[in-house]
Amino acid sequence: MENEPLAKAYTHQDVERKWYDTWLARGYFHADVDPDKKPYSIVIPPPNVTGSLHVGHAFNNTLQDIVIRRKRMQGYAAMWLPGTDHAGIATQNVVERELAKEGKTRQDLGREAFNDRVWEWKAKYGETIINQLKLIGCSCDWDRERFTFDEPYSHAVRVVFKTLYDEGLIYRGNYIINWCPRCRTALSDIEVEHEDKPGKLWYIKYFLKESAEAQKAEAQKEPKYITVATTRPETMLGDTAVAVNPKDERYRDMVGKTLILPLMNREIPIIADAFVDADFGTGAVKVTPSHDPNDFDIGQRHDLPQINILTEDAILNDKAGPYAGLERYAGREAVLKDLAAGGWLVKDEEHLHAVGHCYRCHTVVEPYQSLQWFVKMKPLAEPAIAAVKNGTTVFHPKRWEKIYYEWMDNIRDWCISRQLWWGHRIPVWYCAGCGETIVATEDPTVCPKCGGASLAQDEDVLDTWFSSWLWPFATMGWPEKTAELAYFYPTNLLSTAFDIIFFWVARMMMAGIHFMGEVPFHDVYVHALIRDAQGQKMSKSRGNVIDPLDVMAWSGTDALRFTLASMAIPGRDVLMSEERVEGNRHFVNKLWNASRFVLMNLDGYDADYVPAKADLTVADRWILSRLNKTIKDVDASIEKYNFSEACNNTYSFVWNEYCDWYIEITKDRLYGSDEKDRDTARYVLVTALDGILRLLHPVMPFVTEEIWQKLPGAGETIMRAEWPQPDAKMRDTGAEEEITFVIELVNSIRQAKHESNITGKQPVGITIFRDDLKYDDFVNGNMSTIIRLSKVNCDIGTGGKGILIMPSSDKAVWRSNVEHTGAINFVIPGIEGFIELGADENVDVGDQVDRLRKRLEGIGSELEKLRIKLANEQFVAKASPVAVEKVRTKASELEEMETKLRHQLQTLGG
RNA sequence: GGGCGUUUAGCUCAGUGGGAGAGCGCUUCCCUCACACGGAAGAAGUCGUAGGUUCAAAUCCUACAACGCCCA
Repeated sequence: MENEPLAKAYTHQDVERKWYDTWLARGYFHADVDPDKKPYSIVIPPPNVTGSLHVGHAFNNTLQDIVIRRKRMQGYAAMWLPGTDHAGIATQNVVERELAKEGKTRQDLGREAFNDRVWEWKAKYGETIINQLKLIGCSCDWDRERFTFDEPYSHAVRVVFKTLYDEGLIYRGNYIINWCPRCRTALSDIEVEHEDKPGKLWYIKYFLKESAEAQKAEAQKEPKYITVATTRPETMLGDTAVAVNPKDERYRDMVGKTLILPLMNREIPIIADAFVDADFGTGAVKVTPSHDPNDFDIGQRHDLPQINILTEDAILNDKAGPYAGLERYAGREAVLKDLAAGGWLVKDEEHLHAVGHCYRCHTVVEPYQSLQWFVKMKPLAEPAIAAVKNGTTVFHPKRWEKIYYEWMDNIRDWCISRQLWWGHRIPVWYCAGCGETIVATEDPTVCPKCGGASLAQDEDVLDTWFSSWLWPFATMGWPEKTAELAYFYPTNLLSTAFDIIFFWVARMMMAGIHFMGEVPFHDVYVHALIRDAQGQKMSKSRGNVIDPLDVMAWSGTDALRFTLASMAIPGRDVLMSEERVEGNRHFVNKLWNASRFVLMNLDGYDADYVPAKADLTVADRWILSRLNKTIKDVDASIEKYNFSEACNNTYSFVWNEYCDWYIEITKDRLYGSDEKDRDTARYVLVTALDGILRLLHPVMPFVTEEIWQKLPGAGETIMRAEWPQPDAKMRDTGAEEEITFVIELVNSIRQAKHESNITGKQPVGITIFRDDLKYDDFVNGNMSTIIRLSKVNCDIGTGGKGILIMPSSDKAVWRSNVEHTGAINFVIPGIEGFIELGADENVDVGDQVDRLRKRLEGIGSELEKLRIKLANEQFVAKASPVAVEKVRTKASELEEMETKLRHQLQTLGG
């Protein structure tokens, strides 16, 4: 085998590009409908086509890639469907900004030319995020890439619209919606983000009409009035009533009377409505049906007139009388000034209130009455709720189900029309001849009712989410009954951050069940939000954005992916810092170098050689046993989406067992003269490394492929190598006990040595006393390992036997023969050992006394706790026998060590 | 106002009923023939506060506090 030794350090740059291109070229990412395989499918949460990769994308897509790569290795037809959505508002904004630089508006271009322009933009920049997903190694089935605005997908959107319309689940109506005056479009409820803002609560007097008249008649009489409290005083211009709670004693006899609206001099009634909270403000509220959703409802109940006082740009219109033409906040100031001047303004209070902002441009939205299209949600929500209740779809972690129910139970109709140009045009036409409304999936040419040809299509487009909610099936060819749908639907997993549970997950559930008759996915993995090291949400305005591509440039993609995966703890926000990536970059390098070591020692390796079980050393059996345990744990962790646990397990196995101990242990054999033993060691080194690479491949695809390809007997790609299976036969408790002992012994020698300032070159003699005979085998069987790993030079008084081990009963005789002063003591359960120095050197007795005292102190306090437990009759009586036995064993071990240390202390005269 | 989450070593976080853990950082020693992106040894925590349940609580229950998020 001519293994080109690996470079001294891993350099990711060349490797990543090379392998991704190879994988792509060889079609490894593609999954076909294959009746001989079991399907496993994921649809990507389509990123916004205007987007570029942020750390949240990197995180979510790394996790999906881990899942899909593992399934692929397990032999499933693993299909991960990628794509982007057309992001109506965002994309339109981007292109409008571009136009603005040329001094143009979209109106200058006209609708058609503008949309052409957006398509041009998409062709130029729309692949940005897709290419970035490729950079982070995503093994998406790119042959199946979809875009929500593609022709077939758009057809599905129309079919859905028409179907829901025909079912009476889509309607058009004049209701209060959220209006973004900057985007000049309606928004759905969840596209509004509420922020608590300090504001004011203004108290305004509305005088009774009759008292105003009475005032004229009897000049001395006090005019009667009602004081209302409001956070948005300018909306009073559109008031059409004042409402009080019917149970409110204070206002009972005023209900039904008429008020004169200040500034506008309009007569408005006092009405009683149970919605009003008697405890808030004055208990009397002004009612503005056109500019507040609650007031709108009150208005409906009491048949109040609706007065819209704002233009689409949030400028007061001619219904605002003298204030017409003022911008909304200027209008507020003007209204307040006049109210104060006229004596209507009573007072103001500081008040914190939730102000709605557009989720795309952050402008304050206005509740605004207008004619829009809506989806009736209740009938769609019910089966979607049931599907989670009965476990057909499961959220991970489970507690998100509560959030889902909460929203679904209180669901409100969905405003789906948007006053934009970029998006699926609403498939509705109005006949100029007879006024007929035509809903169709294909553009009609004549009115089916009157035959007229003068048809005008609805000007508006659909909410982007109205196409996104079809993603799990529209991407697979629906409404056609395709083989893909039959095979890959329902998908297995949807992975997402919690912030789009409502936007997307819940709606996909509804659409999937309604149109496919089956849930769109069985598992919903809700991952945490990534914050910066200070716990702040990353945002451009805060300037704390970590760009994953920047990080990858220095750390390598695998280190970044491993970091992200190891942060994926269920149900918790995660803080990202570059230091953590740095640490994992070191891990990648460690893996690289361990592999380098193995490969460097494979001259003449026979890939077909499999040692007999009897040829395996205890260390071989140990590392294979540990590997087996790691496989079992890692597999289980990924299965339950605990990526962090999987990473930690692999990390510590690779570093703390394979590298720190197994590789070190094999060195004697690799450099030794026993060829068979050398081949066996090589076989186990390669076998364990192969297992490690396979386990790590889903998380660190590039470096694992690069190394794996160099292993003897490697196949075409690690991507299609079999995922490791735990094998109970590999479990070897005897080997684990023995090597655990060896490790403990080596550690205790190292410790004693270090604490006594003994160097590795200094000749010493080591004698060990034991009670149990098995330790003779443990020590003698691993002699060279123990000596080499403890880094001691055992030259003295052992007759070339290295470490002497003998029964404890021989200790007195041994001691009487040790002529020079003292020896350095070390103790582990079952063993007491001594390090002797050369005849011309003396142990510093004072130092040793201090050492022993310190150790005794530690053991004493630990032992004390155990003794208290054992002295407690209740504990012994009620605790499980296993627990009691565990404490007893531990206590007796500590006692044994304590006795030995005490004795040694005495010997030293301490 | 309703709900959820978090609070464990200097930092970031694992750990859900019986011996307080990891990574990073820190201290000391070492460029030993895979790796200084490394090796060896070590210091470091009243597990937010106060109660309760239990033989036993970081872990379960209650209250409170701080921080964060979602919804209204």
